[in-house]
Amino acid sequence: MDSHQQTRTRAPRVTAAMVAAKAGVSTATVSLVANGKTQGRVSEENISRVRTAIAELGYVVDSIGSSLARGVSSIVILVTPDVSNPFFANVIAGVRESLGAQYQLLLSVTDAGESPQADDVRKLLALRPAGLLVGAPSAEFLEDLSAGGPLVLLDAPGLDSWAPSVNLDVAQGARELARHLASSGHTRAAYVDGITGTETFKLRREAFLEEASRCGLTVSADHIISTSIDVGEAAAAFAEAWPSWQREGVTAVVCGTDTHAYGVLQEARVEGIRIPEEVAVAGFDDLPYSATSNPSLTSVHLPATDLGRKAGEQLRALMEGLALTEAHVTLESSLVVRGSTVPA
Amino acid sequence: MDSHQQTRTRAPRVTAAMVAAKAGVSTATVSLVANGKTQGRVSEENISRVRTAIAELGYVVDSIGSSLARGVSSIVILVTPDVSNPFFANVIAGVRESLGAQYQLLLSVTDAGESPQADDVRKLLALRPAGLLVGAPSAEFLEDLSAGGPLVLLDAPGLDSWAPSVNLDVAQGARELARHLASSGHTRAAYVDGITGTETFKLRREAFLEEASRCGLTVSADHIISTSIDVGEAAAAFAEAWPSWQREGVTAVVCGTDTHAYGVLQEARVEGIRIPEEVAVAGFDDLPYSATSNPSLTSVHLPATDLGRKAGEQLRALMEGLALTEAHVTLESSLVVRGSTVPA
DNA sequence: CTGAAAGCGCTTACAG
DNA sequence: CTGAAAGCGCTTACAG
Repeated sequence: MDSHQQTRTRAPRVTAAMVAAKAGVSTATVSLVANGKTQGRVSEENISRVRTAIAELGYVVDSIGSSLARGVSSIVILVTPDVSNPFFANVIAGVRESLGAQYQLLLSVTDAGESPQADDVRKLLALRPAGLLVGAPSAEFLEDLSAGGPLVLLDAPGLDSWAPSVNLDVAQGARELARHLASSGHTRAAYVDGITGTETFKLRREAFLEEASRCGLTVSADHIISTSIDVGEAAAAFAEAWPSWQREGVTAVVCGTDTHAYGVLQEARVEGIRIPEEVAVAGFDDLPYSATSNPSLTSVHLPATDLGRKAGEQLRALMEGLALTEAHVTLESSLVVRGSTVPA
Repeated sequence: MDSHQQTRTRAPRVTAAMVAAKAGVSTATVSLVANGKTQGRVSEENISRVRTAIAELGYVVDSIGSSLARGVSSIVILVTPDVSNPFFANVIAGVRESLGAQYQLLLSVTDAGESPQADDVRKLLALRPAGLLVGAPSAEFLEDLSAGGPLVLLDAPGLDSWAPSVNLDVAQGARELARHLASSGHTRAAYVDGITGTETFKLRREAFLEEASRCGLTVSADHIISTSIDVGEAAAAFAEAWPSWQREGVTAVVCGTDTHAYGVLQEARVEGIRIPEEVAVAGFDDLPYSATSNPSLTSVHLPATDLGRKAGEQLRALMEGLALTEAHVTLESSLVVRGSTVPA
């Protein structure tokens, strides 16, 4: 059994030359048939001979050879800053859906929350991707990327000048959230931010803070903290900050992501802090679990699947050489109010 | 600005020939230096000339050309049946961690819960991956894959004869769960299974059922249902089944994944069914959210990150031509008891 | 409609 | 230590 494993040998590769020999044609003809470019260039006779040979030998065009000849591969690279955030699972599903089967999706992820570096970019580009999808990028990253081909940005507010983009209007939901809290009677709130400097986090925070101050909800500078996107870290950070926040009259905590909010909920449970009576909690993303958390979590809903789907569509158009009718698309966000901000 | 986007041109590719010309050497020498194979084959003089030229031109070995010449790419493909399950985010993180920077991780996902087909396999193999990591595969899939090179299976119970593997001992946790419920006084339970025919689901179910019957916890055949791994679908399935289950004395519901369990929790809340008083609920996976759900969820903890990390290590050894000291590794699972099965 | 040939960028015996 | 050359598998003008 072990020898079965150790001696795994690659089956002899079936090449276009083998198909050509079997069908009695040239490799040029095999290539034409395999790629469906026979229109007025290959006789019916030869088409069927080649098809038969392909089927019998189980031939598949080698993508390495093909990529080298064409100058581009069939790989689409999706660069995301953080796969561990379940938000991305939905983005990925959307991308796959719209990209179709002819492109291979390569997920490139950096370590949790870190932005990819210039060196990573080069390695990605060395794969000769057919297209690039970049989520929540930094401006430097885009600078490094400047040499690329088809490129679509996802969730890249303020970076529209670099490339076509699909964005989320997080500000709208953030403002709704501020108004919701203010109208629920809160006058002092704290903010738990993501630690990565991604634009969307900044936008969420700034839109919230601006609208908050407009409606009489105060968030003082030392009531803003940040942690990585991790339940445990958020819990710890909240644990440390809460005593003084409470002393200083904070009655609402807004988190940059639902994951941060789960940490706050967890710590609150451990410490016996009542939610929403003692402190209201809200997040961004509206992850699937926010409906079942304890209590259920008020959150700004972001359409992750749509984001991925639309970005895939745009990229596909670009890769096919089409002009985009709309280079910049914005998807709406909206507040979902649940038990963490409203007493049952 | 739009024209900036439309006219994006690929920067002229820097080739080994350009580096060679600049350094005054042959491309063979450039290749040797770029790949660090200079040991006793290139003079110090030439090494530094080439290094300088590489740095000045920003040369990166083209992975397509390189792959074609070597016969294998630097891509590692991770085939997973379902990215939307957050469990995989951790598996992926573990794989990335142990695989290192020299391999590119390509995530290949099929549509939710569907097994990849023979045709998909061929497309994957056409990329000439350096290695393959296959999660929760079916036997047919492995059959199709038989031609491959380095391969490690993840979470593939019962398929050890195909390739080296890293498995989870889910049975152990499943038995613990059965004993926990029986000792809490339950005598009738129902089971909500995953709809995909993956071995791990079968193993979870069978180990649970076996131990349950051993300790006097009855699970009749018509109290076993299955849905896809989706909160909403699980909720709907539970909603439909619960009235008769309740009538027939069921007081505990065990779910094949935590995601299924979230659906049950959600429906229970909607219907005002008290948990754990009226019905106890438990799952498998121990996702991060299970600690904060309402109520918190009793679950069989599975070490996702370790699974990915260990599988990456094994594959790496294989790709480097090393023999594995242990071809089959099993990681332990354990029950985490929380509020969904024990009254506060 | 068809095939011989060049070329994509690189690696690796091989001869020197 | 070095470079000319063959070859990886495919695609695409090009000549017929």
